[in-house]
Amino acid sequence: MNRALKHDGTMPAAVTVDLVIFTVRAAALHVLLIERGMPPFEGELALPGGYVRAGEDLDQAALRELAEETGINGHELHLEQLRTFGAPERDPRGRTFTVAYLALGPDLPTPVAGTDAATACWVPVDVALSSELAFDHLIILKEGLDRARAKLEYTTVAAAFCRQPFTIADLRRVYEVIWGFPLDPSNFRRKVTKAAHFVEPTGESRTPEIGRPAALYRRGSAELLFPPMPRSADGEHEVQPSAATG
Amino acid sequence: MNRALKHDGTMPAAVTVDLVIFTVRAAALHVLLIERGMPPFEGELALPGGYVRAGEDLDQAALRELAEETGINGHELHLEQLRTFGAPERDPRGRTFTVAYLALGPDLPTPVAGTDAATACWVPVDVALSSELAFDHLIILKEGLDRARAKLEYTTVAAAFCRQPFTIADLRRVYEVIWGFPLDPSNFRRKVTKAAHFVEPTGESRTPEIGRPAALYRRGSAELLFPPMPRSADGEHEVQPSAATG
DNA sequence: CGAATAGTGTCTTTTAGACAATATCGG
DNA sequence: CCGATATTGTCTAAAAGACACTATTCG
Repeated sequence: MNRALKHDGTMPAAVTVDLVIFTVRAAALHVLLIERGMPPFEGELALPGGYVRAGEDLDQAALRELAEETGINGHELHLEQLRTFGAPERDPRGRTFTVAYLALGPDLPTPVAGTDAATACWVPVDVALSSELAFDHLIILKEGLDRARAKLEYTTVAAAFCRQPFTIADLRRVYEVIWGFPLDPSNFRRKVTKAAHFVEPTGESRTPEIGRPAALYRRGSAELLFPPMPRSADGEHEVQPSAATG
Repeated sequence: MNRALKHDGTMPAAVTVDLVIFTVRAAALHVLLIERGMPPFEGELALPGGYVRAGEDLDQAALRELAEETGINGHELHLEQLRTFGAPERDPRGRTFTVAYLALGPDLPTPVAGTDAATACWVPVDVALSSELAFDHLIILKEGLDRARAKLEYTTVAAAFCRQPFTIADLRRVYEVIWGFPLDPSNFRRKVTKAAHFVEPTGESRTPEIGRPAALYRRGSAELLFPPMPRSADGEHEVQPSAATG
């Protein structure tokens, strides 16, 4: 920790990216965690991530780690910066800043073994939230969850969780799983189909194993959702406990 | 740029914080800029900021720079992380990551000379946006403006621009200046006073030079604004051009 | 009183919330 | 037909937008 301070105030430090990767599978929100293979925190669960390399931009580093850990082409996912964490003692090896990213994607096949990813697996977030994670990764996970929940309200990112084409019910289940309470199917449909460029009908439909066929849609061009999707004024009917912000 | 990559992937890098400090004065949004006193970009305008020190957390560093540059106790301001910028060539001196912060405060007295702040001054944002700024600071400024505009919609941060106690009209003028178009005084009042814990009446009032006295309010406890303050569906009546996101 | 700013009331349109009713599939 | 899911329609309540009107100060 006590590295020398250069005359100009510069302090050598390491910079990493860590990824909160969410997906919806089996009617639950899951996060990708790895089991650390080396100290510190060897054997503990952690968010995937790694050092930013010399010629690399932050987004590039995040995309590279994504590919290495999950074998996934990150360009198909929603990826955004969450926040940077830099508490002096957060890494016992020395001063390390980590730029946390939030990645959202459709039900990703069980993470194929990439470089370090042999031990990567999808964990339901409610399980992950009551686990011990390495470093300050539990805080990061909580912030990622809060951010994802908030972004569903006023953006169209929910569609990032759906493989295209998708049905309105698919999209609704994303909201229900992430917010933790049911939404009225009728009102939800009206809302989503009337918002400009949230979803575009393909004209096709898909017949489920049982029940009436559902019309299929693709993502529209809109990034922002207007008017926003209201999350009930008083969050009284929450079903799963919320994560507090750090 | 071509510093050696250590065996473990660690790359020594410098980490700075840069501040986008907004205030409302003279019916216009202003940002604090400094004139750089040393290379690189000597003599050019830049956002205030500096290196994160050895034992320091990121928020601490931001608060310290705030105090040094403006002589202001940052605990009275709204302060939040914006995003971290780390393009490999963004600083000609070598690999440098900067954690950008957004600070919002009431009309701050003209920045008193602190440490480096002799050359600090408030610049109207529309002027700053059409200036050349050092490093990637123009991008950072644009993102700060976008963030501030967006946050007025669904949070109560607008009150951070008002010295307490304030009138409803004071608060409305914050929205008008930052969004760039007028709001209906009547509907604005109804909205703000009915939203839970946005503002709390003090019971006092303030008589302007001319006109009816206005009731005074303080900030309430709410951080989020529900329902949100709607920014017109189609942003047709914009008055000043918006900044594109980088 | 008139100018100027603050604050209230009201009417219409839009959106949200609850929920009944109908449609279309596989057995 | 029945069970299950999708989709449409309807009614009510809440919120937004437009704007007329009243209130209180100073000079």
